[in-house]
Amino acid sequence: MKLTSKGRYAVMALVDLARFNNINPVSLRDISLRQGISLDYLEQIFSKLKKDQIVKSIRGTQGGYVLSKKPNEIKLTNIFHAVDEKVKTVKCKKDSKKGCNGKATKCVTHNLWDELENHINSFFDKKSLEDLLKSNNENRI
Amino acid sequence: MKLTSKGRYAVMALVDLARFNNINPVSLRDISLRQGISLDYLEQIFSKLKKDQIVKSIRGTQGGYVLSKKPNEIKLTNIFHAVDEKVKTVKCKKDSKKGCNGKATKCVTHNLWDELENHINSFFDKKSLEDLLKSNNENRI
DNA sequence: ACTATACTTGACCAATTTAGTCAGGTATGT
DNA sequence: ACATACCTGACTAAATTGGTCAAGTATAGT
Ligand code: FES
Ligand code: FES
Repeated sequence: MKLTSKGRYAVMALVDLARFNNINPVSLRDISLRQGISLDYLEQIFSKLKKDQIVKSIRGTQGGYVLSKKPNEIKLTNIFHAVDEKVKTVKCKKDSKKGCNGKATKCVTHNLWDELENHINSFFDKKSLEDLLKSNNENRI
Repeated sequence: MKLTSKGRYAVMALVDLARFNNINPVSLRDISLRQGISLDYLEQIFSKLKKDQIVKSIRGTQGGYVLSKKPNEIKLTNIFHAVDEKVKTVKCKKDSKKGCNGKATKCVTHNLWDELENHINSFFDKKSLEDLLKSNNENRI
C-alpha cells in the first residue's frame, strides 16, 4: 500500500500554491523550483486539478495558477479525486454482487477491506488544505 | 493507494485456514481450491508466514499448515509484516533528517503522510484474525 | 508588432513492481 | 515404494509509475 507521486506532488504543490497565493498567480516554474518537482510533470497534474476546478489558470506573462476555492473548502479527498489517486482496497467490483474470485458470493475478506477503505477515506475527508497550512506555519515559527 | 494481492491473499488464506484448523492441518491445495488462489503463489506466501511464525508446517501425507498462535493473537499487522505488504506513505527515509526532495529539511507534506501512515496502521493493529472469523460467521448464520 | 512568459496537449518511454508460472526438489505417513 | 504436500529458486508477461519530449496557444509588457 503506497502513495503515488502524483497524489503526493499534487498536495505538495497546492500547499506551496496556497502559501504564495495572496497577491499574484503562482507559476508552475516557481513551484517546480521550490518543491523540486519536474515542471513537465506538474503540468500534467495541474491540468487535472483545473478540470476539477480546484485551481484556475491565468495565461501569459505574469500568469500562473490560483486556487478556485478557499483553503478550508479544499479537502484532500477533492485533490486525490482530481488526480485519480484512488484508494482501492477491495479487488472485486463494488456494485457487483459477485466476489473477487468470480464466485457468486463476496469473499471472506471483502467486508474487512471495505472497512479499511472507509477508514482511510475518512482521513482524507477531514483534512483540508487549510489544516496543512496551519500545521506548516507552526513548524516554521 | 491500493492493496496488493499478496496481502489480500495472505489474509484470505489465513481466514480459511483458521476456519478449518480445528482437527487436522489444512493443505494449501484445499485453500487454493476454496479461495481460488494459485497454489504456487500460495506456497510463496506461506513460506513467509512460516518464517514469521504465524503458521507451522507439517510435511508428508495428510500434512498441511496450522496456526502457530491463537486467532486473537494474530493481528493484521503481523500478517502484513510477514508478507512484506508495508504501508508506505512518506517518500523520504524516515530516520534521515533530509527531506524527500533531497533538501535539508522535511517537505511541507511530510507530517501529513506520517499521520496518514499512523492512521492506517492503527486499523491493522486493532484487527485480529479472530475478529474476521466472528464477522464472517455472523454473515453465514 | 514582437517577444518572453507560462499555460496546454498529447505522445512517448524506461524502470519498477506485480502477480503470478515453472521446474525442480525434500520430507513423511501409509 | 509411493502419493501427498511442503519447499526453493528462477523466471516472466503485463501493468503501473514517474516521468520526458515536442509542439503548440494565449497574454502582458515593450
Ligand atoms: S474483495 Fe470483494 S469479494 Fe473479495
Ligand atoms: S515525505 Fe518526508 S520529506 Fe517529503
